[in-house]
Amino acid sequence: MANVRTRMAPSPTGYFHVGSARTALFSWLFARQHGGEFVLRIEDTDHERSTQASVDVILDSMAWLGLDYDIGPIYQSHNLPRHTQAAADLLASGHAYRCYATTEEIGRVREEANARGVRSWKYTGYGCVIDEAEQARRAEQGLPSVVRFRVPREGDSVTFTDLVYGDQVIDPNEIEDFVLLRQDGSPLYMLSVVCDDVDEAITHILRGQDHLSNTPKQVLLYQAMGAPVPQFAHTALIMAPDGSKLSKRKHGEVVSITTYRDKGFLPEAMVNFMALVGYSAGDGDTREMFNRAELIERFDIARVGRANAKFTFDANNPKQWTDAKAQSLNAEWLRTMTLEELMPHLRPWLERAGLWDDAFEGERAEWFRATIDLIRQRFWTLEDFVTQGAAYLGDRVVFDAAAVKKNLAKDPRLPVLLAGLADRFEAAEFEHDALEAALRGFAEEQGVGAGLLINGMRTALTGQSVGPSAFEVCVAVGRERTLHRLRNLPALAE
RNA sequence: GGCCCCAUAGUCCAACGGUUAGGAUGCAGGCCUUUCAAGCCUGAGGCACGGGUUCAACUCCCGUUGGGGCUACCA
Repeated sequence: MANVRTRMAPSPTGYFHVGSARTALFSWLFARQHGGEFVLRIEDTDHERSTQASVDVILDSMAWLGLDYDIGPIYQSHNLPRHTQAAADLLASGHAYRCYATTEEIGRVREEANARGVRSWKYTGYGCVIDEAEQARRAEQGLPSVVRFRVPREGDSVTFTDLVYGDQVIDPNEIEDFVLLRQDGSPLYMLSVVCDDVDEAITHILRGQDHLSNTPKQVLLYQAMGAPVPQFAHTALIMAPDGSKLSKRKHGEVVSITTYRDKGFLPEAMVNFMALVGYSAGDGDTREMFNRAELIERFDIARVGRANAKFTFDANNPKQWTDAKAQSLNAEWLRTMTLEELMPHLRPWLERAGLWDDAFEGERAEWFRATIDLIRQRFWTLEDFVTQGAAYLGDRVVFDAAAVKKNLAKDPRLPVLLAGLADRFEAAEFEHDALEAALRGFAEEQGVGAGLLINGMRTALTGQSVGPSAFEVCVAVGRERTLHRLRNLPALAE
């Protein structure tokens, strides 16, 4: 397909919605796989809500996800003169007209119609609210008016083919003569998007299914403007667990892309997850992990689902703050991506936590890589490296209360035993098998189970009750810190 | 209310006229073992309902029910 150009047109409302991010991803994938271009347009015409900070959230989110654009960001507010000019042109060509009926008058007529049992009343032009004479009188007086699009009522059905939902046929009588320009002369969304999409030569519009019903109006506008109608592809929506619309106001941080970044998600995992919601490669292929390049290669707009999907999360359970599958996918990416790919994501976290040491790239590089590779097997987010991981990478051990209770406070002999163990370790070669032999020998001498010492040691060294093999932990933590921590247990308050 | 869209396990996706309806996630159990939000194995759990069409329907058609969207001088 030649000259493909897609766009993402978010409005800066203070956060970047996961649903928007997903359609952005699909638009980006579509452009990339066709060798086309991807445009970012900021729909900032609502001055009340638009701020630079809001715009930055969008730009940062796009950058984090790795969705680069070839054109933009274009600010829709800059195109205002063009939009009003378009309305003037439509007025001149007879595709639009000034309407002097007030909102109140229209509302009244609408209610009366409903009361009379009219099934769906629509504003369809002069005469349906105020007659021609009244219209002319108000025009003469220079009373305020809006500009409405004249929906062709005699013509055929409005038709277009949606790449996801298929052929659409709409009776024009279902479409009201919608407003193009407000009383104050400012353009409305319906006019602005079409103008911009025409001017930017967008060939394929991928967007949320909530726009499907508006598309016929836009098709009419393209035709009236004498512009080619682009291809449309509407994608199903992401809903909340209860099936309602996923919104920041109702559902909080889980809807915002930056939350995932700030909670230690990998952008690769987030992209992968968003692609999996409402989409599948099919062909009986059960594989689920894909990087961006693979998605570009395999993505097929026709296979995007038509049914809304639900996010599963529980605001009251920290472990389920977002969709469980998203979390598990992130964990899988975390432990399977190459260390070279992981490091650029990890380093900023370590630096912010004061855990970074330049020696990690120098004389301690080998140890560092081995330790990261060891601990990431049980980690779920980048954040885990600076919480649980701190005991391995730095000198600070954060003790988990439950772990202390379970493994250290349960036996009053442990402080003495672990100190004794430290003496044995001091005399032993500091290496996995030798440490294990030393510990088992010591346990036997003392007449205690090896497990008591092993679990106590794990918590003494890491503050956790879970983790890698305890002797691997010793090696990772190193001789000095291991001996020190075994001899200096935390206060065992209970 | 009107118009439009959708409907496979709790959730996300496969199967598209003939399969014991498959995978992932989550859940339960087991193994490993010194631990586990790790790994391996096992298990429970689904075609919304009713009519057609057909030798045969998850798959096609119609209806019902349920869910969603749009219906603004919001985007």
